Amino acid sequence: MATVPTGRSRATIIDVAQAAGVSRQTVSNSLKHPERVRPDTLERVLAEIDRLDYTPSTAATSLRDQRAGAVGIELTGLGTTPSEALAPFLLGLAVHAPAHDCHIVTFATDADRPEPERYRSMWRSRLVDAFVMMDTHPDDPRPGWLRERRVPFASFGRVWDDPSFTAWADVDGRAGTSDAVDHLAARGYERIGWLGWPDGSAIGDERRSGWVDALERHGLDGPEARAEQDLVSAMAAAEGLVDSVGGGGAIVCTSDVLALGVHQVLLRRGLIPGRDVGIVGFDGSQTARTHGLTSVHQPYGAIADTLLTQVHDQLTDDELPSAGVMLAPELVPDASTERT
Amino acid sequence: MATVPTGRSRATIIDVAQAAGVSRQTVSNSLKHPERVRPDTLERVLAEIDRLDYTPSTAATSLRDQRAGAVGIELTGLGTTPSEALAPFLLGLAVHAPAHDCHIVTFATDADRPEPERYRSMWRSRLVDAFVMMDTHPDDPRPGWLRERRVPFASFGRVWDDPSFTAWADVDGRAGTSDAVDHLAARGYERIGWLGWPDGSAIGDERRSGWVDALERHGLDGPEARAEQDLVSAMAAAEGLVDSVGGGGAIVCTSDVLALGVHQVLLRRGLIPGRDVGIVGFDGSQTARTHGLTSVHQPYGAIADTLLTQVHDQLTDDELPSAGVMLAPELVPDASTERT
DNA sequence: CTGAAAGCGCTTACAG
DNA sequence: CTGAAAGCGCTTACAG
Repeated sequence: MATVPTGRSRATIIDVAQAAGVSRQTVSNSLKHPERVRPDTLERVLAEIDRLDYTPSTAATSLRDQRAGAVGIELTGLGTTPSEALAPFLLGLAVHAPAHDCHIVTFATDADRPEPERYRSMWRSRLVDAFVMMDTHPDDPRPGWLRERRVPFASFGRVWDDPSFTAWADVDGRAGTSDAVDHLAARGYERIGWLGWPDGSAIGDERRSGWVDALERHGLDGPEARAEQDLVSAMAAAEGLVDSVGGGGAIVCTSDVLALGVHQVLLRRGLIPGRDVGIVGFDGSQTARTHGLTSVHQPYGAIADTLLTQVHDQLTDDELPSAGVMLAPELVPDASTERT
Repeated sequence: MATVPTGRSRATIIDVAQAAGVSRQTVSNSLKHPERVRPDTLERVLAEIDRLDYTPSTAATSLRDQRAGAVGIELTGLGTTPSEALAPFLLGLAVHAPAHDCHIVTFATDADRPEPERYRSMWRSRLVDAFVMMDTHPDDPRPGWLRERRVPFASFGRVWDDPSFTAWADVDGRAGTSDAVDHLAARGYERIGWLGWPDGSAIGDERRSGWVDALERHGLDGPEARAEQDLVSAMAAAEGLVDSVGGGGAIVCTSDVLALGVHQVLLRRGLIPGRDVGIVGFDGSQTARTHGLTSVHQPYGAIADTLLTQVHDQLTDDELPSAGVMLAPELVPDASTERT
């Protein structure tokens, strides 16, 4: 009778077979096809599996099944500064991976711009069956490289360069800012302005359109201003905009950083965000939480889950999803839209 | 003559052997023991390896070598809010992993507190050879669980519960705040105060001691105040402290959030951070970057590299490092300590 | 219902 | 210097 292995050694299928007095394949059947095993045998085998704390070796099953059971994700970021979305998105992937029968392998380079080299080595060595990608940008070489080689992958964010690519999930920015306007109107803010990025960014334009739509729906009209994605630029633009909407007005912003700019301007003027002027940001970042900014939160868990599904389907059916998936973000109220 | 594989199929050692007209083991030798192969043969084999884009299969080598070549890391966080250190630390791990001949596998639960269950399943299935851990806390069940089973791991942050455990790397908080005082003194700030957490936190006390030391070294004296780790508490505490240090003074803080509290109070009073009152935060977080706060940055890359070394040594020598490693953080100046 | 065999891809002693 | 063999742990047809 085998004893419980101690230290670092881990039980193999042979240990279980010997302990239960059956052959290896009966152990395997007990796990994969229990109906093929006589009940009393099954019970005995499962008891030993439990006692020996046995799980099939990943390396062996992955060699045998010709699949790694892993999805790779590149950790992108400008040098040492990762994108704010990285951590919550990774957390979403890691939480949902077991339900998709896979695990998540990370990789990164210290290169400034993403390039396909590491994808190549991960793929060549069969470390992963597929990839999940974020932060794609115009002229990103990665999607094309992967598609040429028919490597399965899915993208957080549309691949704007390639409309025929449908394995993506993205956040419906239009719905998010539209919700923001509804929220502000419901709370009784009068004039609802817009602080956005300069025209021409796909994401920024989409988010602005939600504000336009909702304003029209409510029969309202509102001032707008533009700023780059940094605090100094945001504060400069916010000055005039705060004057325009005035006390009892509110401002919807393309991002939390822009929203923070509005917040800082109010603070400097001795005004109280929420009570005097409402603010809604976008992304649900740490910045929003820290400053009590109402923000449109990205549904990271749902995005991760969708992408893993799309990747799994490609692995199974060998074809792309029929269409990308737009997910509704969620407005999370905080102090910056409290009027009391 | 074999052709380049297309689509998803990837070359195996047999493809290379056939293409080069040698046996499998000669291919393997060409990679692992090139000196055993005759030069002209070697050249021919390497050419085919290159042409076919061949790399040994991870699953096969890992089965054969009885090592996964992977290190697991749990993504911790309070529900959906990951710690700010998570992303840069993971990036550090991913960047340094190849130099340690391994890759990084992530996992997570949606449980509030970390528990050993997922460590158990990762370990049982031999998916990883070792773990790296962060955010350990008093009564954390994970280090004990791993040590009992002699599972190799290393911790970002000392395991305070278990001083005999030496596989850790941590940031020298004392050195960091001491540097902060030096930096402020060099820039000519007069009174240098302290805004810290309440007494009793190991990290907070250590950081404060660096301020005490440096003040003494400079023959200075300074006021101090305490606040919890949130913006509201920080702003409340900062009010009095700003009065105490006055114009031309400066404040060293236990964290970037506390530093932000000081920053916001200055803003509200119409004072300019840096010019009127200096501020130094700690952690080098996104918050610090956004607000132009000088901060003591954690050396995430060096921490990751150290932990991977410690884990690798345990795998090789089967014993713990002789001592933990304290790494010096780096003060990164920004607008909040510019006097212009 | 259960067992013996083949094979996933690789590497390292071991012969030639 | 090169080749045939064994074995890492597993699973799935295939016989009994």
